[in-house]
Amino acid sequence: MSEQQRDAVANPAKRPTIRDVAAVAGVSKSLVSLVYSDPEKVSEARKGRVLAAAEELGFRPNLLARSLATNMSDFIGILVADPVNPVFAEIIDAASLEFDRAGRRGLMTTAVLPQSGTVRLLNEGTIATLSDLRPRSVLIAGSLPDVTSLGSLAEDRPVVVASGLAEGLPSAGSVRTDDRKGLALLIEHLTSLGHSDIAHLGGMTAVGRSRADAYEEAMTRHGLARHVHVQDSDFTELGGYVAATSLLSRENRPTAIIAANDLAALGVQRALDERGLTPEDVALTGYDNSFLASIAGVSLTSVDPHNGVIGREAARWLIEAEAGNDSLPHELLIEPRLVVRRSSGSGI
Amino acid sequence: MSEQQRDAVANPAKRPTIRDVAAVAGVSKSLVSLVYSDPEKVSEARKGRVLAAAEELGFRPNLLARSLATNMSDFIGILVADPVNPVFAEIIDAASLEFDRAGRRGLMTTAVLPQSGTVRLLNEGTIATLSDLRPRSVLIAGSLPDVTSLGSLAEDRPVVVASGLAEGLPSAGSVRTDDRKGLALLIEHLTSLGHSDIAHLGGMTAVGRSRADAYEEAMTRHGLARHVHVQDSDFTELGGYVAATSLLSRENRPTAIIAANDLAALGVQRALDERGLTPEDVALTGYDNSFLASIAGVSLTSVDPHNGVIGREAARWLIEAEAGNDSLPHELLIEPRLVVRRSSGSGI
DNA sequence: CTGTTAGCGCTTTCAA
DNA sequence: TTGAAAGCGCTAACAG
Repeated sequence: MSEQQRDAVANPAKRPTIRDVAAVAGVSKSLVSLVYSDPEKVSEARKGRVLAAAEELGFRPNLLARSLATNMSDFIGILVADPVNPVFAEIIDAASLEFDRAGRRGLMTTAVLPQSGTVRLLNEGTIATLSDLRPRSVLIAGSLPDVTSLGSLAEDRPVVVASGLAEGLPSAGSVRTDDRKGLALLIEHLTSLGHSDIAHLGGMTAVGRSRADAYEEAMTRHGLARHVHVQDSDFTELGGYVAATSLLSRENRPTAIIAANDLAALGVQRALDERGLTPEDVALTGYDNSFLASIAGVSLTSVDPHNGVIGREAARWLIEAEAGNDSLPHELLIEPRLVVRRSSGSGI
Repeated sequence: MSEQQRDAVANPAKRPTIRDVAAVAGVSKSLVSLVYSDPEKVSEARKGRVLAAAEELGFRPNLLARSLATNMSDFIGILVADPVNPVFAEIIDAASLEFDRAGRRGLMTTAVLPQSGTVRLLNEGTIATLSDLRPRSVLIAGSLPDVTSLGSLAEDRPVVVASGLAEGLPSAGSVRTDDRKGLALLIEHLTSLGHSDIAHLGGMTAVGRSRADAYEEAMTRHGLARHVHVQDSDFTELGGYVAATSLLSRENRPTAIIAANDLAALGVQRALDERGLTPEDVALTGYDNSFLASIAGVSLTSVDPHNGVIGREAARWLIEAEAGNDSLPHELLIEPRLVVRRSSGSGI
């Protein structure tokens, strides 16, 4: 009786290994390994026997052992910048669906320490753990506060940022909305409603700056350069509320406010509400077209970045890049569309 | 020149191992291992030297190797039942904070296949991957559609369900809101406003049934047994909308509707809105007190389950259980409080 | 505390 | 295709 067999008898509950499968299928251990790592190279007949034996024993390859041997796991690491922002849930959902279609798996973690307040802190512990597990590639949803401390996670593997800028990650790709087109749509919409005193609220993050620049550009193109006003705000409800409070206490308050995203727009809406201001007094728009915008009591005019498309394209890009095909553009801009609702006072 | 040294010279970029650290610190490989697995047993002096050497070399233990050897990883697996429901984000946030405090790390995945529609399908692939990585314990946020196919993930390790029932998981704990107290608060509130024809919307999930039962009980206690009406609905906005549409087309529509959660309440609100019905016509309440409820244009009266407490307690329980202390109750019920807002027409 | 030995389950290489 | 052998980086057990 071999060591092997004795063990199997003594400990029948133990998870089967390739050795057990090889024994049952009557093939070599190497062949079983091959079946799982490079099935093309094995004849159908033998493959069938191996798979049957595996099925019979309830064998599943040990990911940990495989990862240790190859120095690489086969899942996709997902970093979420802000779990509270529903936009990222939409993007991750779309990406996950695409991963699933490709037979790939994603494991996620929050990139930012919860409740770290206005100064968002990278959740370095979790990121290190994810990194130690050596994911084959990494999807980042949103912009990270400090990309440099991603450390080894961003090295030696494909990285794609969905709905954020790939600043500081030279080899990373980025799939995002075309802010210039988005802001152009907003300015066109608002000017067509007669607005000229249009303020922008945002500018405090990388994406915020991009949108603020696009706002300024569009305003200038419409001959409204002297009305340009950017009020500092982050992308949170509270940030929007604070910024709006300050903006609305100015002598000449704007007749329209463009918030850099839906969450901030919600904060603006609260500030307007508190002052009894309606869309007829101050038009308001957001950006993201998250489900928040479509809530009956919110009814927020918003730019739809096509979050599903962004998530899907980011996922596809990652899968392509894993296959070694990195002849892709560094940045993929998705053309947005405008969704008009009551908040802009257009009477719809 | 040893194999070891030759290798270090030939490949300086290679990640250092405990052997390298041991060499630099002038101690044995075993000691280095001990420093990371059971630091208590090592004298301060030697520990200091090992840690200094590790720092100098930039050494971090290889999680994969450790996991293979111990047949167990040291992270906590997190399963999210519904990533779109903001309640779970709040719970996970609180739990993550607690994990972080304890020096533990969590890795997350969506338990349910995105866009699988009304029949929610368990995302078995990702769950299997998580399971293969052998997390030390598992936190489940929300109720899973089919717990049986969790397979080995739920075996041989502590499992705690946060904000959901541990049905089908005999050895799992559960931290959730006390539905009976929550519904009692709601019925008291609504009856004190003069309502008696109060309908309940939910009952299609495990938690839904629990709340429906609690509703019936509270109604009966208030002598309103003949007004009991449960309209089937799931926990989504669309589900709430559909259920409300059907409910409002009845001959005698109720004067108050209790939705089983905030998301469904949002759907009810949309249906009411479409019919021009105000809180004075039909009072509406939710359950979760998610940030959705506090949005100015929503202003939903809701039961606050203390999501932060639920997440925190679930995390603590898990950490306790990992330490072998499982002399804990099978279910921990958190006492909720009522947050009154405009939707119940109480004039606030 | 040290040092040695064995082993976790898989991949990889190589000669047969 | 096979079988053997070495190795991934760590843990675990044990004699010193």
